[in-house]
Amino acid sequence: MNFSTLSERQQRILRFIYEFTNTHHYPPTIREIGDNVGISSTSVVNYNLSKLEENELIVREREVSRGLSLNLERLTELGWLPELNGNSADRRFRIPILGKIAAGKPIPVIPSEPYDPEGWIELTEGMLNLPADRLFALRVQGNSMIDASVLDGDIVILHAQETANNGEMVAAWIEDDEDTTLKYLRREGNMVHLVPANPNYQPIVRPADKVRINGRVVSVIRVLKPA
Amino acid sequence: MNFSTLSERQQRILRFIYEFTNTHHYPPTIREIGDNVGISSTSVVNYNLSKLEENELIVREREVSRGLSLNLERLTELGWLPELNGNSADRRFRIPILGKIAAGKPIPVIPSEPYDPEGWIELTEGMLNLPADRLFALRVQGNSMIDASVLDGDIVILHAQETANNGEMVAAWIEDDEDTTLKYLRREGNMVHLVPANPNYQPIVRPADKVRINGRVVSVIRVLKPA
DNA sequence: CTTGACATCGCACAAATGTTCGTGTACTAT
DNA sequence: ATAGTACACGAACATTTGTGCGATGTCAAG
Repeated sequence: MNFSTLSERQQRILRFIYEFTNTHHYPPTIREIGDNVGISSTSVVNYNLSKLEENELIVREREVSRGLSLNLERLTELGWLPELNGNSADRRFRIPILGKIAAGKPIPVIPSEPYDPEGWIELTEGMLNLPADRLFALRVQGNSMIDASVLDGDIVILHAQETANNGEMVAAWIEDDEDTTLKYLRREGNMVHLVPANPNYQPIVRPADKVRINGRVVSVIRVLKPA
Repeated sequence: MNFSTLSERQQRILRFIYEFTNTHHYPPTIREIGDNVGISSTSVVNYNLSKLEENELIVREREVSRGLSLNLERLTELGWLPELNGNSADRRFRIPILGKIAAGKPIPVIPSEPYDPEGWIELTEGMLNLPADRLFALRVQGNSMIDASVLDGDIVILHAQETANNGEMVAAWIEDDEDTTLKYLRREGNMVHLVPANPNYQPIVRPADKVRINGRVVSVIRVLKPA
């Protein structure tokens, strides 16, 4: 048995099953295969699946919905799988979500080390145009920036930097309070104003040497739950 | 959330799903779960599955046979899967940014095909817990949802679906206007209200059959420029 | 030209499977 | 008691989904 034995359609079916299963965590139905491979008739899909089964490339369970799976072992032997994995090497990077902000937890300075992050997000390079190794993320707690459309629970991505321009949103460490918060930055003379985007909160004003900027917010991400 | 929160039955269900999936390479049906966990009624299984879903321990696809899978990432976090093969968390997916919304452009229905997207974003699976191939993204144009903290220029990630619950933010196609907009959904009788989150704009009210939902907003992403 | 294997199509059908609904029981809080 | 909540049951129902069958087109062998 050889892959050249397989028809174009059968190869596409294999490929589709692989991708579908990877994304859904369950196998596709005959109709889903048909739709995505360009076969209008379920019987034709079934026919081709039988062929694939004969070649032991897939395993089928009769009369079971979605009762099929790839024979990964066999496929690997035949050198088919590697071919699939080597895709898309577009530069992407992973950003760790380090913890929460605005609640008053210190955050590690530059987190190249795993800090038991609660997760991470991954972006393509083009989106932010910033060096990936200087980025980190925090989950926002509280409503102090609600007028800047940053909500409780949002994730902010920050670019680790010690300075920032007026008007930029930053995460800053306030020495006296032993606290890190998310605020707009404004410098006036020798004083630093950390101003919230919520009229209910007061700006924090401190001498410049008592405030340390951890990073500048470069992105905000929110995940909505179904209603 | 804690495992002690779970009833005996729910824990057994989890365990069964895990074992079944491992041996069969596809997830069990409601009835299969019931049989093996000792529940005679499908609705009871369904009930418990819903509970598990609320706790984000599993992911379910509505109206899809065997449409469930364990949230391995979450389970690992909770220390339930001590011996896991390592990188379940490695799964990442790319979401195409298809175009703009609220400006009045029709958007392609389900973009499995490359549509020359202006870019894409990539997320870890655990973040959204939705099938990657049903997700797409749009860039928001205009301020109609500003009170929902969705700004002009933001990127919204949508889950392609034809229906949605009241109160969810959706992208909807309005037949008469030949227009697609981003609004909150509210159904009242036979009418569909598409209500903006901005007092300056009026809700759009149409007969249900004149409105087609393209997808539900599951995430919002904003990229900030330096000041 | 005929024959027959091969691949395809569309459709109808039945089995598999998720969803919904009315009901019941136990336990808790008021 | 009374109301409320969480959990459970079973049956009816609506979709989803696999299977079977007749018909069509292609192509190489006889």
